[in-house]
Amino acid sequence: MKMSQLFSPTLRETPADAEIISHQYMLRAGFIRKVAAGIYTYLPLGYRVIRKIEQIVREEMNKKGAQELLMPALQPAELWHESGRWDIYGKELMRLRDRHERDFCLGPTHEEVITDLVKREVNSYRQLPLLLYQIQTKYRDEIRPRFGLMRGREFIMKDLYSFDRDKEGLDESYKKMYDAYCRIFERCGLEYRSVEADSGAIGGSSSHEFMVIADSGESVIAYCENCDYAANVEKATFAMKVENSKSVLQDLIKVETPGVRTVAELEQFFNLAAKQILKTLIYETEKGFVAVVLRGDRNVNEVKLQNVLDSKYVNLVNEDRVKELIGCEVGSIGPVNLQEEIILVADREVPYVLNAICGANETNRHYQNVNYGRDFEANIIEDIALVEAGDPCPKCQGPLHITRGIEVGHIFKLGTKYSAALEATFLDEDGQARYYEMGCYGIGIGRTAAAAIEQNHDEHGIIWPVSIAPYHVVIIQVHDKEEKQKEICEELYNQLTDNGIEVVYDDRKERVGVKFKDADLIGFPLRIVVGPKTINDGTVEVKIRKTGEQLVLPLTDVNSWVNNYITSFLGK
RNA sequence: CGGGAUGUGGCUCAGUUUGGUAGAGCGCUUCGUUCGGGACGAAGAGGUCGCAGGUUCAAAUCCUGUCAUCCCGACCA
Repeated sequence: MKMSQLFSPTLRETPADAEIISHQYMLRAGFIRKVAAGIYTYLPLGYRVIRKIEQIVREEMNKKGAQELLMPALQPAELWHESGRWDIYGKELMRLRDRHERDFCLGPTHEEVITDLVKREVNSYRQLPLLLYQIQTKYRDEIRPRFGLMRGREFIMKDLYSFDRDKEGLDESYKKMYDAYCRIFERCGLEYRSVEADSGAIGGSSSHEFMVIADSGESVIAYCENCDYAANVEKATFAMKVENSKSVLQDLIKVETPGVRTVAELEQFFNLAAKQILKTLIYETEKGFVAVVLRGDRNVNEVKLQNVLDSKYVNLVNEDRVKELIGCEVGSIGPVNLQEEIILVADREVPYVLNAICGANETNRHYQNVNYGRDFEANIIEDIALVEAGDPCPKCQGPLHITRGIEVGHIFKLGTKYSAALEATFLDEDGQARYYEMGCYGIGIGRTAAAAIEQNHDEHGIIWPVSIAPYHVVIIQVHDKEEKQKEICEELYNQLTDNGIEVVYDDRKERVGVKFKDADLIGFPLRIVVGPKTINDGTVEVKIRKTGEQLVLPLTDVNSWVNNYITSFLGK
């Protein structure tokens, strides 16, 4: 490809509406252009990256015996009614009507379509296991699309669905996909981590997310350095440190606490640590109002809370409504003598806090020496606390660390949730109809590209891993009018291209500085410079974008050197 | 949906407070000089100031409405 012909409009300045590096560089380097919020055109360079990632995904899926198909983006409402998700999915589902006023949606995911297909076309255990996948454009009317390809309303995703006869089969399929995902992200040159995850709205039992470690990530993960434990903080738990306190239970007393509201103020007022204080928050949920009690040094993990309550939502009640409901300021709520109709959920640490401080449900009054079991009891005791850095690992007690990550892949064991909803069955050896044990496995293709940039860039631009770079090499002709340089460039271009190397020849009538800047910005892994030295002593400069290393090679060696370098990164 | 902000040439932005002939830099076109890290000079092209109303002799500027975009939060296979 000649740079003079390549449609990759680069920008000198950073567009104002791009916040994070990957978005900025994709725009500046001419990879994408925005059409509407969260909707983008992939320009030639951007699309090449997308296709590279897709190809890696394809190869690894196929290796595991999966078969590619393509389902429609446009889906009839009936299927979604059958699974019950037409009503549940909410505003995120892009809905539309055809000319006959029939309801449709643009698929955010394809469990319904695939399950319906398999239900119709597969009927025997002999045809299982079945692994089917597609690489498709998905639609989600995100509340807030942002960060370019990171969170779009239209985006490309690989989704695979596994159908097995039993739990053991599902475990095997899940393991296959887990392994394939590891290979994929390794091949993409990403530093990633697989973490235990909450299965969210899609449902199901076991679930892992594949996170690319990056500060700009929207997910937060906890991991242990001593062992392999790692989990999304939504899911992460920690070992409870039970202190064998010899404290004697003291008498409950009510104390005037004028103006004392926050845990920090209580610590001061009573000269006690936050973990000696119990704080109480009021949530509105599907099950009614819920009071959540936990240690003063803890925060609520709303995902855990939602799961414990089996509620579709949990919303913190605002201060004014709390006053109406409890009759006191939010700073003085407590679990003792709370109204019967409020469900009391205590974090599992709460029973171990002896002689605690808590609100007295009267403004400016608190109880001292509160003890679980004697002074109050909860309807539910569960782990509902958010993990903090330094908490002990649930597996090995080592300290947990917290970091941010970009969720590029997510795998779920769905079990029979969808097969049961859609009555999708097969016959086993005994002629018994059984529901499929299903799994679903997604990879955000565009998001993976964005994550790669977040992890591989410098102040000059992108540093593509070879495996997903739009082109491997750029050849820069220093003097655009020099015929001899041009001849050498063209010869080199042909040699490399014949070897299967993907090359761009920058033949533009630009000063060399401009070419260097664009080469760095676009992020070609290798840059070959053909200039006066090439004419005089038959050498060219080869610069490795990643390391900045620059070598001078005889013209005759360039082809094989480049070939070796590139292929060393493409091992499959 | 709540809170905040912004819409002026392809890009970055000034001008709006105090209404009076629409600006700069970059990019683009042509010519010349340059030529190994985003050159310089000269001459050009390009804008219904997001859109619709209103106030006014006069609106980018004031008022009302509306749309879009971005940030924070809630949300999220």
